Amino acid sequence: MKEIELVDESLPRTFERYETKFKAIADKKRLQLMYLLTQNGEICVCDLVDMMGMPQSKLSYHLKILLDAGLISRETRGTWSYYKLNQDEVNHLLSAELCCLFRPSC
Amino acid sequence: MKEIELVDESLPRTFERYETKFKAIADKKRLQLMYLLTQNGEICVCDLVDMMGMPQSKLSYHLKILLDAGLISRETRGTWSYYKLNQDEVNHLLSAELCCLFRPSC
DNA sequence: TTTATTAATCAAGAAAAATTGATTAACTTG
DNA sequence: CAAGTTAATCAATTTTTCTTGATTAATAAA
Repeated sequence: MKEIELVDESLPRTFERYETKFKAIADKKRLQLMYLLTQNGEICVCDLVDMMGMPQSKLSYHLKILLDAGLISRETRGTWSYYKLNQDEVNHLLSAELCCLFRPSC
Repeated sequence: MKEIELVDESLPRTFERYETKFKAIADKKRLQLMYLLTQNGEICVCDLVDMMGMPQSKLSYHLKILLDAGLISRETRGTWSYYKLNQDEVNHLLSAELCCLFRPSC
């Protein structure tokens, strides 16, 4: 027999899911990264190192956090890794006003 | 390799401002707090202690983070402190879908 | 006044997240 | 094949955030 899932039981899970996503964007460097991906479309790590002015290992660390939260996605071609913003995910998370900051057309 | 992309001079400030706000909501306990304030309107700290099941000093710490980020507001009456959600701020920050989670009518 | 209550703040320690340089693995080129 | 490039991962340290119990200030009640 399947129990009806109570609201109280699912909410903590919902909060945990959003905690991860908000933690990912709760950093000015990562917000800047997302902005660069918005403005430039797909960017490879080698270019992001120069654009962000940070060491490669540090950049990889921050990209991983955004990637794990589902806010960006990666595509590897040869030895290069290209990252791009996950627009849908951003739209589901942020206000229209804020989404605009992460949308090339605005 | 592309040229180094310069970031607009006002953007870093924008990112810092949002960093504070997102850090505030990037915690499941604080999300739960916001949810309780949504559902119950104004709540005093003494009641929140029981509702959240956490020690008073810990609760005050988390309330302060939300307060400093402008996501909630406080009104003191006598020895009691009453907190409520800052609906406008939430609306400017989160998606309609997420705002709904923090709106009693949804 | 004295005592009790409420809630903010403090200080110390614990836990989590960020930074750094080095290493590794995968792929490309000579 | 060897040498060079790209980017992820690792390990050690630093920094930040969280937790805890105690203290404090303000108000209320006896």
